[in-house]
Amino acid sequence: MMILIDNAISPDKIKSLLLAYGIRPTSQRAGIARILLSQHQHLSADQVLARVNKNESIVSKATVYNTLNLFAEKGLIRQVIIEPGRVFYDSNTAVHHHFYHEDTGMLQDIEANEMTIANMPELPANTVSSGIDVVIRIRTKA
Amino acid sequence: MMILIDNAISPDKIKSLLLAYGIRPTSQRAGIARILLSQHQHLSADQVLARVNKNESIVSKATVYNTLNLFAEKGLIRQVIIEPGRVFYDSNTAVHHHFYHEDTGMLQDIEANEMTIANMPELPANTVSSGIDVVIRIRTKA
DNA sequence: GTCAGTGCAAACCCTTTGCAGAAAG
DNA sequence: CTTTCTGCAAAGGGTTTGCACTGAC
Repeated sequence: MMILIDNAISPDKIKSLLLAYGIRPTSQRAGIARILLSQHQHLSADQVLARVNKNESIVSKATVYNTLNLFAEKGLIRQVIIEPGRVFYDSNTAVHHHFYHEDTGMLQDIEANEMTIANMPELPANTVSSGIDVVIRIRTKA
Repeated sequence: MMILIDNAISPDKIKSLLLAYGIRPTSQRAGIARILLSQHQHLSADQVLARVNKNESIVSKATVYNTLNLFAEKGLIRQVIIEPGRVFYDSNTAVHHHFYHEDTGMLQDIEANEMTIANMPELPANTVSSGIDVVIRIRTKA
C-alpha cells in the first residue's frame, strides 16, 4: 500500500500569500512557493529546481534563481549562507538559528527560545541591525 | 611630511610562526603571512593577492588560494563566510564575532566579551561542536 | 496592448586543478 | 636527490545576465 503525503498548500492560499508580499503570482512562482513553503526546510537553488520539475518541466534554472532572489528580497524566505558558493533558502522566516552538519552539509533549525543571546554589543554609530545569523558548526563524534 | 607605519613582523618571527603551525615556510607563504598577520583584518583572496604583490610580483593567484586554505586548515587564520561567492580570511583566531556592514561589505570584530551566548541548545546526538559563528548584519541608518 | 516574467544559452566570478618547472630540506 | 611548492592557464560550479518570446492584467 502506498501512502501519499500531501503537503501541498491550496493554489488560492499561495496566490494570496504572494500578493500579500507584493509578488505577482505567476504559475512558476506559485510552483516554487508551493515546494518551498510546504514545510520548514533549507534548499539550495538546485534542489528547488529539481523538486519543482520532478514530474513535469515547470521552470527554468534562470527563473528559479530570479524567483528565489525575489522571494528573499520581499521577505517571504530567508537566505542562509554557510558554505562558499552555495546559498540555502530557508522557508522559516521566524527568528531562529542553525546547526550546520559539516559532514553532511545539512542544516537544522535551532528555535529562538532554545538559546539566549544577551548583552548585545552596541551597534556602530548611525547603523541599524537588519538581522543576526548564528550558526553552530557540528561534526559527528569520532 | 610622510608618516610611515611599519606593521611588518620580522622574517624570523614569521618563519617560526609558520613552523609552529606545521607549515613549511616558503618565501611566498611568508609573504602572505606577513600581510595577513600584520594586524587583525578581514581580507578576501583577491585583496591578499593585490597587497602581497603591491610592489613586486611575489605570488600567483593559485598560490594565494592554496596558501590561504592551508593556513585555515592549520588554524593560523579563520575563514569567514558571509556573502555567497566570497570568502574572507580573518587573521584573528581568538573567539569573536562580527558585524557585517551590508552597505560596504566590511566586517568588524565583536570581541567575545562584548556579547553573551547562553543557554546553548543541546547538540544533536553523537555530534560535537567545531565552532560557532555569529554575524550581526547592519545597515546605515536611513 | 502594455509591461513584467520566463527561458535559453552564454557570460561571470571566484575558486580549484593538472602539470611542468623550481625550491626546500 | 627527493619531495613539496609554485605558476600558469584551463576547468569547474554556482549564479547572473541579455534578449526574444510568453503571459498577466
